[in-house]
Amino acid sequence: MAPDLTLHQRRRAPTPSELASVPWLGHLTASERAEVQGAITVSDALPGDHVCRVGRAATYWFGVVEGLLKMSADNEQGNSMTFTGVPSGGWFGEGTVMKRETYRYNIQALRASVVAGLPVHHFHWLLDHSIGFNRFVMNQLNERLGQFIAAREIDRLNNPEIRVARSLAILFNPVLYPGVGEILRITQQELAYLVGLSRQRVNMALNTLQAEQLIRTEYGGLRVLDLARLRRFGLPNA
DNA sequence: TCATTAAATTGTT
DNA sequence: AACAATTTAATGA
Repeated sequence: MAPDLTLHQRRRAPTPSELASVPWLGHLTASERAEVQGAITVSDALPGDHVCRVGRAATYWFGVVEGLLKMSADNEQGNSMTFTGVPSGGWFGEGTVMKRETYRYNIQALRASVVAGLPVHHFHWLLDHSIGFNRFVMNQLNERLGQFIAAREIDRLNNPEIRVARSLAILFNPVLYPGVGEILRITQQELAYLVGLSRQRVNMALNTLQAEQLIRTEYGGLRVLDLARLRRFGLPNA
């Protein structure tokens, strides 16, 4: 694993195309955008790099420009539990930033990624001044609530095909992760880390889902063919 | 641009 | 965990 380095030292200004991939900028008025756009920075994370750690004071609201992160926490036994992956277009940590608390999860890069950050101060400025931003955040919180409920179901299921299907359906969520689109860049090994299965089992599950015409496996990624059915895969009425 | 080689990823046992 | 097969990325003429 990477040494104890936060990425904050390596922050740089975003390129125009990186800035264009920030989903909430489109919800702001021109003057609101002018107020905060210059405060957005990005950093290049290598596999294993920490974006944030449990217990650190929240300094940024983070978003994935490109790549794949994993969100995890350490339990009492000392082993870490992975909750979810965060692919392109996903912004996270607003709950922590809103309450000005410390981060409750570890976020690490699963692969080389570009991570954007908006300073806490500017996040609060938008909450106080922008209706469009408030709508975006509310929508995001609402969508994530649905995700958590779905995640609780996944924990109860021990069928690997269903676990993989649900996890994929989450990663393909177009509201939370608008940068993903039809094709999710993820290797079968990375997906195995996220869902907590062996790569072999993930490989077999993916082939099952492909045979069902739900996804198509590609080299270094997956294409979703039917997101609605992928979400329902394994349910009695499906 | 193309051919060769190395590296990454996938399929299988 | 190991191995073979396949795909992509990198290199250099």
